[in-house]
Amino acid sequence: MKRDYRKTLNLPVTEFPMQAGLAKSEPLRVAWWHEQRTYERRLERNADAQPWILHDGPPYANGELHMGHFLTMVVKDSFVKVALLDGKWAKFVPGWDMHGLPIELETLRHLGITDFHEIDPLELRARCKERAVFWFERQRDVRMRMGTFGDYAHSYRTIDPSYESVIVGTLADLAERDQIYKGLRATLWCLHDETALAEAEIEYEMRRSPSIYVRFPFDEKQLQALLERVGGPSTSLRLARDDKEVSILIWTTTPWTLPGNSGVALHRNAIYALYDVGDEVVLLAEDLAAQALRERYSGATKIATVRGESLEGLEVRHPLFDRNATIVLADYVDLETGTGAVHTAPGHGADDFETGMAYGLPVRSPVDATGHFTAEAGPYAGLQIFDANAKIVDDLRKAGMLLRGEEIEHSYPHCWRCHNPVIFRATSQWFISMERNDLRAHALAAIDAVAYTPEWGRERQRQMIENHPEWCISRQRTWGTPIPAITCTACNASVLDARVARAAARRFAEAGADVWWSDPVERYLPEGFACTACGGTRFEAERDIVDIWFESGVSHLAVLGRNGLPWPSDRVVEGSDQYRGWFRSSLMTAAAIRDAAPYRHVVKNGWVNDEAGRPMSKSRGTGIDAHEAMDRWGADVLRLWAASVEFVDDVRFGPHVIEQVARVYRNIRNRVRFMLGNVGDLPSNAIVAREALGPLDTLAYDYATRRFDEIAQAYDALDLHAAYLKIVEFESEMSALYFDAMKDPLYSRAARDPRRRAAQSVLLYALRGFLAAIAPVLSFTAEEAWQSLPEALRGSSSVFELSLVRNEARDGVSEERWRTLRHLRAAVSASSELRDFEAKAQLQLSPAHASALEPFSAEDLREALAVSQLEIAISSAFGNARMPQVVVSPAEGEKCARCWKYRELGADPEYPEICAECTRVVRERLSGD
RNA sequence: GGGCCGUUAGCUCAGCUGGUUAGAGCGCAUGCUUGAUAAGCAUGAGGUCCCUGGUUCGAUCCCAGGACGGCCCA
Repeated sequence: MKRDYRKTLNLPVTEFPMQAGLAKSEPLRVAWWHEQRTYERRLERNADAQPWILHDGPPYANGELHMGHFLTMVVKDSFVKVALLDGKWAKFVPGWDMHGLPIELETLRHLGITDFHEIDPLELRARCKERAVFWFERQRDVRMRMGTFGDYAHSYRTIDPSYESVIVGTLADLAERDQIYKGLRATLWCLHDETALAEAEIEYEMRRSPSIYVRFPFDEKQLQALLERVGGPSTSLRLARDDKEVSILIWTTTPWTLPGNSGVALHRNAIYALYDVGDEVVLLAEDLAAQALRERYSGATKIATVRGESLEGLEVRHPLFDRNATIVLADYVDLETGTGAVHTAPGHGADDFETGMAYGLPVRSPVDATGHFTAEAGPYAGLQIFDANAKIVDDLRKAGMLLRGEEIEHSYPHCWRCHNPVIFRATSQWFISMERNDLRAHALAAIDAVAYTPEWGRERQRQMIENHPEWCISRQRTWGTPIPAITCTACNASVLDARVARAAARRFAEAGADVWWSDPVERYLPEGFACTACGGTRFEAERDIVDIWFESGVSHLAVLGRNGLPWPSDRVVEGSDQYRGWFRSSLMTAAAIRDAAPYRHVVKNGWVNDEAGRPMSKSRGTGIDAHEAMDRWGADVLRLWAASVEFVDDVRFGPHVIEQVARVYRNIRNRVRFMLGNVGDLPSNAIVAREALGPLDTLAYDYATRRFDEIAQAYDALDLHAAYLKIVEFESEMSALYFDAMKDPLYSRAARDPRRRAAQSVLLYALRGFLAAIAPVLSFTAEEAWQSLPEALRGSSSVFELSLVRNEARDGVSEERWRTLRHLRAAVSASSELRDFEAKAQLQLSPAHASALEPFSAEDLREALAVSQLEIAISSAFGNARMPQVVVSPAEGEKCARCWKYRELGADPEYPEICAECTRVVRERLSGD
């Protein structure tokens, strides 16, 4: 009669399921963390430790969170949790950017309103707020669904009264330092709607425009200056002898902008040439001369060449007006079309404006809101600008300044609402000066103290600061924080006074910024306030709002340095677009007000592209929102993905990539399950300390410690991917060697057998250390596993009460032994058809091998290799191989029906099919129960 | 068009300061196991290290140019 000995074994038992069902279980875990106050409790426990602050750059609250958000948010969360597990007071305050044009436009679209002037500002603001709050709540919920920890009860939001107060208070600080001024700026303007437009509000359409080549002549004096730069006696002789008109040639498709001209831009490195074309001399880019001069090129004589940079600062005459234009340099000068000399009207182009600012050129914009020339345009006053094109071309021809006039069909910006062509028009705006108080220099100095990941980020940031134009912070819109500026009704002077701004900051803190639209302006004026220009005492509140980059750029002032949070933050983590965005705006406000960087370490994460490496796109079917991805794969699989890729670089995301990570996830999960299943019956008072373990268990213990330490070190280096590799290495190595070898002692020995208790103790140690190590990334799974451990073995309610295992010793000897055993295990499997306990192994050791394996007894090695018998032969004849050799032969004895090892059977007539050891265990079991 | 970055097995990635039979996990193929079982163990096949030149005794690693891709700007 065959007995079923399976029931007499200690097989793994655990509630922790093999199938994760993450999409269902994770939301419950989020609720549980919330109820348990898991994050808050760990913070309280760490309260006396040093604060460690990762400051959140606020996502923009419109639309669903996408995988780029997911990556950034999970990377941040992992860092916060690492700090938390290391015992630091890692308070994370999530934030949201909630003002701004995109929300305003979406709201207007929803309301079916085309002109925002048609709606009362307070009404529009109320609608915008509803919309922003809707997306805030949605994003917050999805962010919590990711398993992120943070003080969500005190999230910061740029629309909160306290935050608005900080924005305005910061304006007061800047006004006090004389950092802010009002000046002209070129903005996109729709003539039909009579409004400024944002970049997002234009569409490119084809349009027919004039295409004209225009002379900007050098007068006598200007010619002398030119010849000094071009140099060479032959040049001057040639020009003097011929006494021909010399001019620089420009090309434009917008003749109407010529009245606004202030300069001619050249490219620094381009070669420009003077050509004698018979009756005149023209200056233009050498590479473009043939196509610009056409038939006149063949007869032209090249007199001299010069690099663009040599001509910087020279002047030429305006072709129509009695004034000069300055020769400047600009990077954007196109060397494919035109003449390489670009007519520059700072009032009529974004580039032109920046160039104009850089060179201090006059900003002329003699065009009113409806697109008619003003008196400043002289003879063209009153004409509609596009109608004036023909007259201007005609005047150029009459003045002999037109080289050639044609028409072209080209792509031109149009208003997305009325589809009329738009123009650039200079309007009055508020600026933060980069030069006053040496702000640019201070900002550059501040980043020297900042660490960057990757390293080249500092250089990138430096360039962004160096190229930072004057920062235009005003917008003529409604959904934002007002700039508390006022206009004198007597002389029209515009004033941003620190005292007024402070009054606004106080008022907004209580009532929110809406009151700026409803309060009488007198409420904000200090006693006896009078216009510094004219002494007037009557004022009107201005209606400009502040750039949202400024709003998010003061988050460090709104969040840090209060409520126990230190200033500056220890780390910020954002996508690479933020070098120009939030990294920069935060730095600028901090440099202006604190003369220091607002962060110690800037970490950039890459872009999330699709599996082909192209940007994700809904229309291509590769776009997927974070919540959809979590419903499909679970947050933990996606969190593991975030660690499996090199998040600093651009990464790829898609079903195939995730399926691969999901398989790794299942491996990890099953190995955790194996550990859980085998430690369930271990009483806490039977846990064996490391010092009392045998050599094989000690090896596994130390091996685990090493891997845990490496994982912790990878986290220290912000290298989630390295941590991922070590996590995978640990679980797969432990499984292949230790788990596999321990199955026999764990299953077949008596439950209380010291050998089994020792193995269980190692598994418990490995499990605890492993769960702590993976918790920053696989937060849900780590917590789920922790909850599956018997209470007595936990000692804490949450996995986030644990500490990362670190080991300062970092001894290398056990590592070598591990490799040797792995090699032997593989050799046994490979060398014969005999499997596991069917085999008897003979180890052939050189004396060196033997001493390397010295701590192990033959029984230890038999156990490690999972064979039925093991013999050891030591001889210097085996010395050549790097690894010891193994010879496998059939095991002696018969297969024990219980433990499957080959043993002498039949000693006990009652249990003829099982070995003596098993007989003892079974008898003991029967008498015990 | 400019600035910055990237390009190693089907996929995700290691390869420290130039010299290794260029590695791992996943996938794939094959075998074993069926007492971790929608699991576990083992073996194996996969690579002109993007291309072209240069430096060097020697380059995946350094330099130059190019191709492809990304971000930001135009």
